[in-house]
This record gives sequence, C-alpha cells and structure tokens, in this order.
Amino acid sequence: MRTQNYSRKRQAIYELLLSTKEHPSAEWIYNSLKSEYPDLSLGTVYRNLKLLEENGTVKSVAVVDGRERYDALMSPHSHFVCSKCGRVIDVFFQNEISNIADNLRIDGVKEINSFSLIYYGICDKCFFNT
Amino acid sequence: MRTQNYSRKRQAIYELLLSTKEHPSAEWIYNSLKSEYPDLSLGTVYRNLKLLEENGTVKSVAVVDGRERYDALMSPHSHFVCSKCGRVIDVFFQNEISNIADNLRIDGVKEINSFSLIYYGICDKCFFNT
DNA sequence: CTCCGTGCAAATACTTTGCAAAGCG
DNA sequence: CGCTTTGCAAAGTATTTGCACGGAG
Repeated sequence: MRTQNYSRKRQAIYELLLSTKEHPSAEWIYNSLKSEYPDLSLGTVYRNLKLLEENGTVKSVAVVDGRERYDALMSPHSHFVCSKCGRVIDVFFQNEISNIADNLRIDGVKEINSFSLIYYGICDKCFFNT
Repeated sequence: MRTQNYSRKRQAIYELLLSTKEHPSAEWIYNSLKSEYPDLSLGTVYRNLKLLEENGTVKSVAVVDGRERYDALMSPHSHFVCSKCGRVIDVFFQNEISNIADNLRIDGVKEINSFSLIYYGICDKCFFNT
C-alpha cells in the first residue's frame, strides 16, 4: 500500500518516537508536536500510533498509570518502570535473557511469539527527592 | 486494623481468586459472585481488589484488552497471555529466571523491587479453532 | 455512637470512532 | 476523481469516587 509514511503527521510522530528515549504516551507526543503542527489533534496521534503499531513500526512497551507508552526502538530489549514517577528506561538484555522463550514449553500453549520483561523500582531522581 | 478479612464480600472475592486459575478481571469476579451475593456491586469488587492489592494479598498480573487481571497466587512466577482469546496461564520459572534481577544494575535506577515477565502467543484452543 | 463496608449513580480518564472536510497523486 | 488522512466532537470502556445507608461492636 502506498500508505506507508505518506502522511506528514504520521511521519512526525514516528520521527519523534525515534528521537526520544522518553517512551512517550499519546498525550506527550501530542503536546510535543502541537507547536509545529498547531492543528494536530489527539485523535490523530492515537490513530497513527495504532497504525504504526499494527505495522510493526513501533511498539507499546508498557502501560504506566493507565497510559500506553510507546517505543520506536524495535530491537529486543526490556524496560524499567519507576513506580513513583512512571519513567520508562531501556534495559538491554544481558547474556541469556534473550532466549528465555526458546525451548520453553507451556502447558496449553501452542506457540510463543514474544515476551515482555519489565522491571519495577525506584529511579535515581525519585530516590533522592525522598 | 481490624479491617483484614472482616468483610464477607471481600473474603468471597479473595477466595474466588484463590480457587481459580482464570486470572480474572473485576467483571468476571462480579459475574461469578452475583448469584451468591445478588446485591454485590461492581464498585465493591473494584474497591476490594484495590485494597487486597495494596495489602499485598493479591496481585495484578497483566492487563489484557484493557482489563486488569488478578491472581492470588503470590509465589513468584510469570504468565502467558493468549493474543487471541486473552487467556492467562501460569508459567513457573525455569532455572535461572528467578534471579534475573539480581546483580542487575540499570543506569539511572536506584533500586529494582520486582519484575514482570509475560509471554505472548497462541493457546491450544485458539490454534485449533482456525 | 462510631466506623467500616456497600449499593448506586455520577464522575473520571484514556482511547476509539463517525462524519464531513481537506489533502495528495 | 478516488482514496487516504484529519479535526472535531461524541461515544465507548474500564475504573474510581461521593454519598447516604446498613451493619457490627
């Protein structure tokens, strides 16, 4: 389909996601792009995120405080979520973690396609601000 | 506080969670208890789940299709989520997985308190029904 | 009487969707 | 022109909350 990246705003959303390590929510993206695209609407952000996700172009990596958080970094890695401020930080796999799904058999399961590993705790900032 | 398990309905919610491997949502619990407690309200289920979770008595183990799913099995283990039907299945750790957070240092992170490992794929039922 | 627990309904908060207008090729 | 994309507002969905009442001690 000629759809791919055919839209300016979709492109902008994707590039913003590529350029940041914030693992932003839809609203964060919306606010960040509002100045450059004053007529951007939140619905468009949601629509495009969904589309990019179905595309396999971006990924929802976590839900923090009820908000979906997205990442354009598609290489397999996991995330840390700060339980206080909700910050999401990339965590790259050590040694054997990338194959924890290999050769794993689960009763009642036909195929395992992916897995998600999320660490929870307190980030530096929150720790020091009591 | 004398609150602990002092309430009949809270007790019922907890026992239902203990007795099932469904990893139910609030609404599933509500529907399951309605016959025995005809005046049960959905709000009460939500309130008690939250309370039990803060208690450390139960755990939210996943969000499937936007619905929080709970488990009363508190021993550390992970879960499989079927991408088609949303079924949640317990997966007990193999070998070294239980300590993947040990000795792990993440830049910008002060302390890691827990982690969540979720596998995604297709369960037997969904696989054979097309 | 004092609290805790609850039903009920209203309120939230995030996300999705219908529709008509605008954009692109 | 035909199809995609979008703004806007309304709708949808899961969850939370305010309030007044009921029950236990």
